[in-house]
Amino acid sequence: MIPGIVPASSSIVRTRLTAAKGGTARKKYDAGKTRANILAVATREFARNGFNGARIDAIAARTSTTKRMIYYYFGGKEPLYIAVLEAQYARIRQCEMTLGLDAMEPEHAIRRLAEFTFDYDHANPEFVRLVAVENIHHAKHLRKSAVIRDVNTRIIETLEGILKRGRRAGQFAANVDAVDVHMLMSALCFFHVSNLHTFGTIFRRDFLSAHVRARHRKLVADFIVHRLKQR
Amino acid sequence: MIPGIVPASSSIVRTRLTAAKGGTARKKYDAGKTRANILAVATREFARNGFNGARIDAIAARTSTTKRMIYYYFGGKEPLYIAVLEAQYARIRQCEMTLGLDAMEPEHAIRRLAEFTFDYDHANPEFVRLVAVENIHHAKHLRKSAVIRDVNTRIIETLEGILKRGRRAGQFAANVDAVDVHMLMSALCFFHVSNLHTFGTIFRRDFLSAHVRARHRKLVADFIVHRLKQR
Amino acid sequence: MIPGIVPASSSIVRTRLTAAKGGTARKKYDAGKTRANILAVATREFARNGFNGARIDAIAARTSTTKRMIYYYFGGKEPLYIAVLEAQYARIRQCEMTLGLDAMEPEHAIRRLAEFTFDYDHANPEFVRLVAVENIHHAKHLRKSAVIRDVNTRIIETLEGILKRGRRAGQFAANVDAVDVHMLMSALCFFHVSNLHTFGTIFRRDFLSAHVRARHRKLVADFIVHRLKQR
Amino acid sequence: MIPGIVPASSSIVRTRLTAAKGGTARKKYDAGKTRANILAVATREFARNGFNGARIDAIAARTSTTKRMIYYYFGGKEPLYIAVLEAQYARIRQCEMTLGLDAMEPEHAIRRLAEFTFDYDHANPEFVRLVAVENIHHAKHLRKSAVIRDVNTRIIETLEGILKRGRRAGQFAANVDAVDVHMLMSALCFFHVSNLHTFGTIFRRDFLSAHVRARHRKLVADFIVHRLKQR
DNA sequence: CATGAATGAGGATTCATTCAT
DNA sequence: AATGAATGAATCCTCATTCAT
Repeated sequence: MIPGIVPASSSIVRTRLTAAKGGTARKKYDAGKTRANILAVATREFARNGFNGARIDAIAARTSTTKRMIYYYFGGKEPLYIAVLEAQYARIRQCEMTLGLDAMEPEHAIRRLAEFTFDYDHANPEFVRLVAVENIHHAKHLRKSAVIRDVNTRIIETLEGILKRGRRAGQFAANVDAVDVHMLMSALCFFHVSNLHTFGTIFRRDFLSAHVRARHRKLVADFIVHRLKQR
Repeated sequence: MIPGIVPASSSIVRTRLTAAKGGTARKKYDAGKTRANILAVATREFARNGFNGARIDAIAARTSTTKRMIYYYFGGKEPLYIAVLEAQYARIRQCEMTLGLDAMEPEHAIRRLAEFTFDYDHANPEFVRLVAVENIHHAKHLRKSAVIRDVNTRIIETLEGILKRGRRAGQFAANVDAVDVHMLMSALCFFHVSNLHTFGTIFRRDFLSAHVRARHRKLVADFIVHRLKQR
Repeated sequence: MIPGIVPASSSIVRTRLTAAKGGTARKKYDAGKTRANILAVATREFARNGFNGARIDAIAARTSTTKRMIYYYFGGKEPLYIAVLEAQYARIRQCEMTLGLDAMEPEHAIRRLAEFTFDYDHANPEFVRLVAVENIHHAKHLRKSAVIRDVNTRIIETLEGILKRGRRAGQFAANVDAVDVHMLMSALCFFHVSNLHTFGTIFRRDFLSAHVRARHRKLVADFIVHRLKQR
Repeated sequence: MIPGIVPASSSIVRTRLTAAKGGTARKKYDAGKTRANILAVATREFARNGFNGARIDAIAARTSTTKRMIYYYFGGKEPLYIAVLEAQYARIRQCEMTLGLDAMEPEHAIRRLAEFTFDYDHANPEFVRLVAVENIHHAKHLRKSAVIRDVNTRIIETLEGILKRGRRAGQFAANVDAVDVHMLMSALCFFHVSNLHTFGTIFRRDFLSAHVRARHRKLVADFIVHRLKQR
């Protein structure tokens, strides 16, 4: 695993989410903990089996509580799934914010973001899979989320800032759009993880090897930078 | 629709698949036709809803025959799904073979293949979706099919031929791998279709517009060619 | 039980419904029989426990088939309940048609219909209860039935015929409406059965005693005839 | 709404029920008020959905307190339902007592009571529906309440008084029973409200129109009086 | 007096698959 | 070759009720 990158379903996240609440005393009832626990287990289940393949029973079994509490806190399978998606998007955007891109020299910032995206997708295949799952469903669940768009605007704003600075410095071409850049980055990083299984099976290539990965990581960063300099 | 590109579930394909069998006589029962009909309907259902979301009943209802026949011809849900996948892979590779890449000048051949891949993915979102579905399942079903691996070796062989000729002509760099090139092409074309829904929902961008598509098509082809010339 | 009146859920009805179909051979699969069996059992369950109180499991258990077949034939709890209601209304209207009211002298016809209604409600408390249940639900299920209105027009037409003949003969008053007459009859007969339990409990009166019943039966008929003659 | 007739769940009743308890001081918690609030909300819920269809959660949500309090004050769903029934019966009998029937001339008293019953049922469909609900359950819950029987004896006593005076004055026939008269009145008034929905749906008649109602109101009163005079 | 959290038992519904004709 | 009927095992979800604070 790439250092500094933590999978969303790890216990660290769970702790962080509930730390604010409790003191040091052990409580038998802890809403924050229960909720976070369900969310973490659900993330795994939905990522592994898709929306239809996921089983509420399976989630409940791996939880410290019961099936009933899933309905108590989330209201059903779909709302739970949407909550998982929201948490996933919130998390990657949150991580991006810690990179300090605004303070970096433009070309360096772009390269850093490309590398981060590559690393994040590799360290968090659950995120990649969940997005793939949601696309299978034509984003019909995502569309029901009130917050998903707000959460994602930040990265586009950050990118726009970098591009503006780069253009002012005469480094970047004028006709490049922030959403386009984000898309290209996502495409190259995402596919490497999302299509790992069919590609690996058909062409007998191990995408998980450090060697293949490092080569591709550089490729992606080079491509994006090259693209921005083009005119 | 891009000229020369035909969706897999169109009636033309169905006819082609059964043409070999029947003579001119009107038969009450036509096994080939029934089989092809089921396959076409199943392709749509699996592409739309994934493996778990697909319903045997739904497929049967849209078929000219009954549910029982699905079991008669294919043996079950999974074998049917594998048959769908096999047909899809066979079809794209078959189309690639008709491009006459071996006879083209290397750089032109690469550009042509990139454009074809882009066009094919856009004209056949069902193919893209089925591959995405299969990745959700860790290529579990694909691995059971010997046919698919065989079918896919051809494109790599073709690519290797082009690269060899290009290298010999001094046009292409030496250290470029055929599978890598295929992967890059796929990644850039595939994502545009596969992640259309989440991306569109979150960033309110219409990937289906002719304008966005044309721009991206050129970008992909340019990049691949550029990449091969790099040293 | 009043002679000539057969409860809807009796086996006679079931036999009648399926008799047309089978020959004499014993069939393992008999759709008509299975359907009728489910309907009969469901009638009892819904009449006894209301819509919400009725249990699909309980119905299935008393059936010769399984719970799954309820969904196969009826599609769910509500459609089954609607089918029960439809069958009940169809049956009472069908019985009324066999009375030969059109051939009777007007006053006699009215009296006969009043007595029949009284007897029918007493012999078929399930019908009365189902109608009461449906009113608890504001007729929201009944409203979904396409046939229920058609089925019930016949009795109003018959009543209109009787009233017309009576008016022509100078026996009946002019300003009396068929639906009103039907309503009055229903009210007096229905209540005696529908509110039997609260009334009986509160006032310790046994409405099922032959004595009480006979007195009330005459009362109803007298009232309706009296009402029609009023001017 | 008919003047002088107040729906049971109105705030006036609630106030009346709690007035006896509190002084003038503002209390943070008012047991009487909370109890009355729960009862009013429960009345609506049980009347609308029946016993099985009613949801404790739904009642709690519309209450100013929480679900736990329902158990605190009433002990459960059934006791709450019985309390609702008791309050309903207490209320109609209480209203009847304010009519001053004992002081009226016999025929006028009967007519007044018939009209009152008609008006009350129309102004309080919740009462009608709750009685219908209880009959669906074979008066199973009613039977557990000793209060209800006691409360209802008063109206029979009053009726007996009127009939006695009427008979003595030579106005009424000898062979008429007070419970019978009460039953006839109830039947004709009750059905008009209780079966409003099925009747309205099937015969497309609007029982709520002032015109239909007024006609039926007179009909009922006339009939009861006529019946008593008959010999 | 008041409350958010928790729960077990049950209840409607769905689905891939097989049987008898 | 074709079909309507039948099925068992899950699967999602709900509800009245109680616990710990």
